[in-house]
Amino acid sequence: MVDDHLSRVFAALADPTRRDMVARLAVGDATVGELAEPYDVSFQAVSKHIKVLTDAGLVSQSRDAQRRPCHLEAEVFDLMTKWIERYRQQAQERYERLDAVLAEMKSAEQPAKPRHRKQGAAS
Amino acid sequence: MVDDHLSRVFAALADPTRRDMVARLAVGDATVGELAEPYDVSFQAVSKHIKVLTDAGLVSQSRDAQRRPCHLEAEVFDLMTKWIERYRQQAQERYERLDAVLAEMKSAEQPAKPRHRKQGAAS
DNA sequence: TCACTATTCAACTATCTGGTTGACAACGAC
DNA sequence: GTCGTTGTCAACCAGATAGTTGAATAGTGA
Repeated sequence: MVDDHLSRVFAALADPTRRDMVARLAVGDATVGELAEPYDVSFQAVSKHIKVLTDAGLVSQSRDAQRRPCHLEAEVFDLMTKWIERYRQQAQERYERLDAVLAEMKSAEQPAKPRHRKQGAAS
Repeated sequence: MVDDHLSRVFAALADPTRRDMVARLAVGDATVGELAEPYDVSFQAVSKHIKVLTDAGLVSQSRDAQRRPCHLEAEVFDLMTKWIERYRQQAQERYERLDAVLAEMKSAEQPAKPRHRKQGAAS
């Protein structure tokens, strides 16, 4: 349903088993069988997890006889960190601005109780 | 089902509508009604999305009369970036190590004896 | 008190997800 | 060719999710 890249990446990493596999692949490439070993789920379930990761672009698979070694594609992480950083930073700046405004209000005078300040959002 | 924090955060951001809301909240706090406005889904659906975001710790809600202003909790982003950076870096280092090994192999195959072998690559 | 606004809760439905099992495709070895 | 290994595909099931509508709650204003 949700088919944009970023959604697929986040969704892929929302599963602890798949994050675990990513952690494993960060150490080095591995075949499906090697990845499946630590878990007591079926081989096919692991194969499905890998499909989710490859669909998200986080993992690529090559061919070695009947084996399909998996390789971590670390560049996709940049897509996420860029998105995250953008809004983290934006929120951070806003927080600092608000902080400054509050400090200014405080150092000014306090006429009455400043009801609620929730102005300024509205895009 | 999956109840660890990181999974909830990733899952929350796997939906483009919720990412959109986060983007909106990075600009400034907003009430549920203000957040709902751009979308043509029901008010209740938006309320549910906000619940997912608050459960993930990405958003907090306060009280202002009958309004429930939403506030972005940017610190949670750190949890993600830490996780991502860890494995991105690990993969990057491995890639560079592999690169070095390949370069060495290449220089070794040409002349009869260049002799200084490195340790076996990651495996 | 009543009406209004803002938001959540409860129940229901359709779709997605993660797991299962069984069949089968690709490949190397015999 | 046949066998064992490695992995995928298809069908199915249970539980979660995202949406719906209708009712309920909480606060404001008259």
